Parts: sequence; structure tokens; C-alpha cells
Amino acid sequence: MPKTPTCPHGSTMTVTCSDCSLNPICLPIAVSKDELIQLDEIIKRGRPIKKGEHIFNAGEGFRSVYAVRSGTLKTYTLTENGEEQITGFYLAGEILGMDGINTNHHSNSAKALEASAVCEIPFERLEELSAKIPSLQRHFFQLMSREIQADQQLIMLLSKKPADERIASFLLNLGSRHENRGLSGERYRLNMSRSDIGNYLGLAVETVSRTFTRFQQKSLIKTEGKEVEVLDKEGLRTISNKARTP
Amino acid sequence: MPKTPTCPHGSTMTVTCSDCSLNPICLPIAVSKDELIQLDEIIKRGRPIKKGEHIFNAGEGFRSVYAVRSGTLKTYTLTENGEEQITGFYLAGEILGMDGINTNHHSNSAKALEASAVCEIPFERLEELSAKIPSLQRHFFQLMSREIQADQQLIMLLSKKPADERIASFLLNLGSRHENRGLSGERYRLNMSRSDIGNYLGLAVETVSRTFTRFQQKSLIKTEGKEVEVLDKEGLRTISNKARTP
DNA sequence: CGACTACTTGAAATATTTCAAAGTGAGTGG
DNA sequence: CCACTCACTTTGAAATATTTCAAGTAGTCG
Repeated sequence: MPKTPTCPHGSTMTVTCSDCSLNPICLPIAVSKDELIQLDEIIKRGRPIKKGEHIFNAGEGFRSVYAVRSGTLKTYTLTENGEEQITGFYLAGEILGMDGINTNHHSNSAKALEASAVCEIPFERLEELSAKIPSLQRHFFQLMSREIQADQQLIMLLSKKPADERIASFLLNLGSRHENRGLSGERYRLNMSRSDIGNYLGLAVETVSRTFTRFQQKSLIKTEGKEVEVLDKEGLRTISNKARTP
Repeated sequence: MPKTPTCPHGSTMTVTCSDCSLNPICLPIAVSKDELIQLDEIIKRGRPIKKGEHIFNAGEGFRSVYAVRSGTLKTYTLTENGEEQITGFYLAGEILGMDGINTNHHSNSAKALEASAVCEIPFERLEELSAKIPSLQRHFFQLMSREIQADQQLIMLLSKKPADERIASFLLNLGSRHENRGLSGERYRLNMSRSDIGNYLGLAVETVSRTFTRFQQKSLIKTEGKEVEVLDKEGLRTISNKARTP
């Protein structure tokens, strides 16, 4: 595990991949030390994004994918009638923008839910490097495959109709992603609004709100604004797996 | 456009990529003539699959991706309580199995909805070849990106709650995929059962059935068993885009 | 501190699910 | 080749969950 220097000025602009604390879960996982130097050269590091700011917009030409360095982002598309449909939330270490590879245009927009920072990875350079470094090519295939799996998990979530199940699964999913980052999976902050959650899960805001209070009455969770505490993970798990045909 | 020889014995075992009629929409689109020969060498062509048979099962080790040569397939996972959740339908020329790249194990099972044939493409060989042929690498990235987009379209479908909208979108989507294959987008066969459609769209079978008859009463479509005829594409489009907040 | 947005809560309206049953079709075996 | 069975589809009526509409409360940001 590489030493992670703490920067006295809070700036992330000068951190290299080798020094980045996300090193073990981000792209670099795939490459050796010298290769990492090459990767570092093509990456534009630590661009800060203010809350509400966009990284890219649907329809724009596709040039790069982005690794979340810190903060939280959401991706979404606009339906034909102008409604927003959220397609994903992205935490530190996750890669977004891969939807644009197919048509060479982004099909989603990406927006920061809080002050964040992203590393921009020019895709053409990544392709060139991938052809030279087999493990990087493999890793990038894996990242895309992971995105496919994540989308399919959401599909399963949306297909199980009861609101309880969707929200229980959602909370557990966020929890385990936090744990993978070495953070608490029992106590974390929902950086997205209730309305974002509803949109993402195909539920009305009011349903989200009501389900949260119901969960609280059952002592499954405790919420305080955007903070959530999972009190009974097993209980949530039971709900999220509730059998419909006993 | 290459000449597509008709095989007098109906066998697909001897057809090469160069001769395959799906040539313009399948993997070969990315490569030159000599490169196609290399691609042809690694592909195990035209394995026939009986109706109901599996190509791969969830949990199995991942070795290959598969191109549909003919027929229709579905992919699905089993939820924790043993319920099937369909994640996709695949028509001729489409590639499946990419979900397994991430963990090196398939997360879905794939099953034939009718007698079908698939070309098996060993993934390691494809990776090697991709590193050598930049346009192939690019194309495979694009294929994965397309899968991501398809999943996200389904997410949008599932998030728009009314059954009419889901089913209208579903029928239009299938239609345009048929058109891309040079087949009629107005008249085609639903190779999946009503129950499969319901499962895929997050609806009860009964709701699917009722919605079909309602569409029929409105002269939007005409069904006869598994055959569908789209009578009023514009009408379906209007329903699929129905604004919820006027 | 005030305006604005986000969140919560209640009650009525609505759509879908569930339960029940009949009709249809395909495949099998006599 | 026909009859039978099993699975799939359709239809109806009641039950249920979520949405919608409405209003009040809390939080946030300038």
C-alpha cells in the first residue's frame, strides 16, 4: 500500500495516481509501477467541481471518461418529454462517462451532488495505452462490465415493485459501497435529495419519505436530515429479499 | 456488401464471418479483410441451441462472449429468493455474455427462446486480438457501451410507471431492432412469453395481457398469438412519451 | 432574518396486483 | 390421427399499494 501524503493546502491538483488514496480501487489497480507513470501522464488530475456543476452534458462529444476523486455525482438523461431520469450515483473511485463510447456522444449528463473532484482520462490515450498494457485493457473491460452489472442490479431493483424492497436494497447497496472505501456502511450521508432517490428508484418523493419514516418506526434505520444510520442490517436484508410467492 | 451464399442443407456450421449475413451489424464491422481472417480463426461458429437450452449459467466461469447468429435468447438472474429476473432479450447479431468479464464468472444465465445458433468468441483470444487491432478494440468497447446504453434504456422504461408506456416502448424498441436487421418493424414475432415480457418490464402477466387487448381495442396493434402487427406507430410513440406533468 | 426549496404527513384517487376461473394452444401418447 | 393434458393466455372482481393533491414544517442560503 503506497504512502498517502496529506496535503497541507487541501489541494488535490498535484496528487499523482501513485499517491492517490483511491489507488487500490481505481484504474491504477491494473498496472505496474512504471506503467503507472505512463497512466499518470495521460490523466488530467483532480479537477474540482462545484455542487450542481456539470462535468459533461448529454449530446456533447465524447472525449474522456472520469474517475471520481472525491465527492458524489449523479448521471441522468432527459426523457422525450423533458423529465429527468437518473441512471446512477457515483462515489469516489468509480468511473463514469462510459456510456459515450458507443456513439461517440454522451447519452447522459453528469452533475455533482456536492463539491467534488474528478480525474479526466482522455479516452483515445487510454485506448492506445490499453493496447500496449494488457492488464490495463483487461481492467477497463472489467470496469465496463461492472457498470453493466450495476445497471442490471438497478433493473432488478426496479422490477421488484414494493417500495420497501427498493429502498432497503438501495440503502444496503450504498452501505456496501461505502464499506469498500473503508468507510462505515452503517452510518453515512445521503448526498442526493429524497427526490433524486425517488427518481432513481421509480417512486414518488412522498413514497420515499413515508418509507423512511416507516423504517424508522420499525427501528431499522435512523435518519437525521441527510445522515442515515442503519440499525438493523439483517432486517433491511430480509425486506430487500422478501419473497413474493411463499 | 459480401455475397451471402445460401446453404442448401440449412447448416450454419461452415459459414465464416466473411460470408455471414450479419456481417454488417456484428463484430466484423470493425475489421479489414485480412484481419477478418484472424477473427474467423478464433470464433467457434454456429453452435446450434435448442429451444429452452442454456448457453451459459450464472455462476459458471466466464470464458467467452457469444454472438447470436439466429434465433432469440434471454438472459436472466435468480434473485435471492429464487425468482427469475430477465435482464435482456437478444436478437441475431447481438452480443451477450459481457456481464461475466468483471468477476470472471457469469452473473446471468442465457437461455434460447426458440431454436437458435450462436458463435462463441473466446474472450482471451479476443483480448489478444484487440490489443493488436485497434479498430477491434474500439469496436468491442463500443459493444459494451451499447450494452450499458441498452440497460439504461430499460431502467428508464422501468422508472416510468404506467404499464402502457412500458409496453408501448417495448414494442417500439423491438420493432426498431428488427428494422436494423432489415426485417419489418411493423410485423414481427414475440418469441418470448407474455410472462417473460411481464417479468422483464416489472409487470404482472395479467397486466401485460390486458394492456395488449386495450391497445388492440384502440387499433394501435393487432396480435395473433405471438405475432404482433403495429398498426399505429405514432400512436404508440405518443403513449410511450406521455408527459406526466402537463 | 427572510425567501425558497426540500421534506414530511394526511386523505382521496387511481393503477396494478392478486386471486379465481375459463378459454386456447401445443405437444404427447394411445 | 384424435384425444388428452399441461402450460399459456385472457378476463373478471376484489384487494392493495402507490400516486396525486394539498398543506404544513423544517432547513438552507443569500
